[in-house]
Amino acid sequence: MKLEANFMDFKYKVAELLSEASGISSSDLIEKIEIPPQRELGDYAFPCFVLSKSLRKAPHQIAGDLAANPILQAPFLEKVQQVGGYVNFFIKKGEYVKEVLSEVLFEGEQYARSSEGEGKTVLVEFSSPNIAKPFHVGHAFTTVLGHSISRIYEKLGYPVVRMNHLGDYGTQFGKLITAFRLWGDVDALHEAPIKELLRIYVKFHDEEKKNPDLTLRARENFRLLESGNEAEVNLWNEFRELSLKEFALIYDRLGVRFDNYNGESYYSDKIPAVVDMLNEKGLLIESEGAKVVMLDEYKLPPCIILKSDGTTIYASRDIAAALYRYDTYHFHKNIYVVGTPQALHFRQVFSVLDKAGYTFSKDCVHVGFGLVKFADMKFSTREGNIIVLDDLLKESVAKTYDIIKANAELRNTGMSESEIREISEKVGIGAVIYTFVKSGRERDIVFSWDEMLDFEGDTAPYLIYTYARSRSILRKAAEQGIFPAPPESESLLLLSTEEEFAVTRLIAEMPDAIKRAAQSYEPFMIARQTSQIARAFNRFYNNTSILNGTDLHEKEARLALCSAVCTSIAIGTNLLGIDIVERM
RNA sequence: GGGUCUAUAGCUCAGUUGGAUAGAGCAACAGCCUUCUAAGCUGUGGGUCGGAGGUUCGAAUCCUCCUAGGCUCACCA
Repeated sequence: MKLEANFMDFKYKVAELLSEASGISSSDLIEKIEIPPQRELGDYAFPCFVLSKSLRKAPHQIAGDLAANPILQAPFLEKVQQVGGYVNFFIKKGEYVKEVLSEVLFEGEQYARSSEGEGKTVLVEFSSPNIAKPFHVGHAFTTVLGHSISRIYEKLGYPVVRMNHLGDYGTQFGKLITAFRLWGDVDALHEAPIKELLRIYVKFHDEEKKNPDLTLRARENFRLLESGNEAEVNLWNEFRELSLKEFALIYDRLGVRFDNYNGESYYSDKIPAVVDMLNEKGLLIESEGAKVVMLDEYKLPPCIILKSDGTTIYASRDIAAALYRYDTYHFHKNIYVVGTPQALHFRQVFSVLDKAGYTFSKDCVHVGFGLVKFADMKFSTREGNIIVLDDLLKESVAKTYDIIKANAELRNTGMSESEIREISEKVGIGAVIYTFVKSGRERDIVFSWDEMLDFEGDTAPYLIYTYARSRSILRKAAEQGIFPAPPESESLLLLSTEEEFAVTRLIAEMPDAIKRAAQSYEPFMIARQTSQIARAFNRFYNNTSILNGTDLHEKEARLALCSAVCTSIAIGTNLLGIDIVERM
């Protein structure tokens, strides 16, 4: 495999030197080379413990011999040192910075892009809210994660298809139709569709307890809907369209879009073929009145395909959907961003596909995520103790607005009202998004207003602020006619302080962070990398005056660093689904 | 009970696939704005990596057992 980026050459070069000195292949060595925990210990290190057996020498002795070997005295190295069982390599910082920044300045927003995914279609199913139900913070988790994972795979060159598997089918629609005919208000429905639908849905459940006849009517209405009766289908369609319209408002604010909204209803007519297929392959077994596929060889409980009343169930729908998707897209990967409570369900579905002989089952991935919950209780639509995403965004944007307004007065920035509103929207929403991608996805999130609306430290506003600050310097410099040093400029060699080097090294690690994020479906790895870049830059910013120096070349070099930082933060935040702003 | 995930600073989390003195952010305390945006920066304190064994040069990381908790285990999705 060819190493893509230039700066990787440094690690590669170190491996080559070591290979020459030790006789071990450089591809084996490159795996072992690591970055020391402390700055004073150098930029790369090679632990010699593994060699001590074959060479029959103590690790520190091997390290000493290697460090003294003249082969390792390369021009790009400042020094090579033995510490304990390690050989530590010190890179000439200016050279390193020049090479990395040249790459970033040259590539711009294309930096860290890869073509590894060319022609390999990746499907990402995410968000998937239920029609007629409020969009709460739990839905935000899958939406934010799925959006980010989609962008990450696109960055690596994969064609991505975003799928919103809407919960738009099932017996609850029989209830909704019944309820709407009894108590529905057409004006209210158009005014605020989900609010009205939820109102009659809750009322239905209350009335149902007193009047069992409602249950029968709901069941009958669902039967009519399923058999394609016009009146019921039209009503269902209207509920669906109006709900989608309302969801679209949220998706627009989050910058999320989908390639299709094929929900459960879309796949329902494809289920009979699945049942036939399983039957023909002799996998369908009658058990306790239901039709199931036994999965003992996978050490899983049986998967129900048909209920004892002959109707379908979500497993059969997911199997039908997977088959349809493979036929349609011949996907390289089929990703489901769905909560971890459904882990078993997906293992069963993938196993049924495997048992039926579909080898693409190994390309199906369930990307689970934790629960969003309060400190003391669970979210529950029925109990009404949910937080609607809209309210959360509103709070966050309002708080951001206050801060920016205050800053605008304090600093006399002359920002217009509309500009302040625009910036608040982006920063406020970014803050909410960030809370979902700042740590490992499988962790539960204990919802707290304080934490959601904390704009200091490791947060989106911090990242955006750092970007805006850096942009501000670049603007000021441009006014003075000073511009960042171009790629390959000798001026870049002047950036050799610890702080400048630290920022650069973190920028250099970004492509690797993106790859690891893709492999593990963990956007937080990008969040962390971006946050580290911002922190390192702020340290530099605080201790170094960028524009007040005396040497023009030095100013240009530092501006180049500002520019590379902006590019990196822009790339990182974009992959998380967060917008940046030029001023704040 | 079976499966599965988790347990790291007061709180929220990382820990690069087994490496050097376990790191960030909040919170606490002490500092830094006549200088490029203080949503920032610097410093201090804070740890039995849930517990006990084991594997080896070396373990927060791998294995076994134990403890506590989350999720889940056939006709909801």
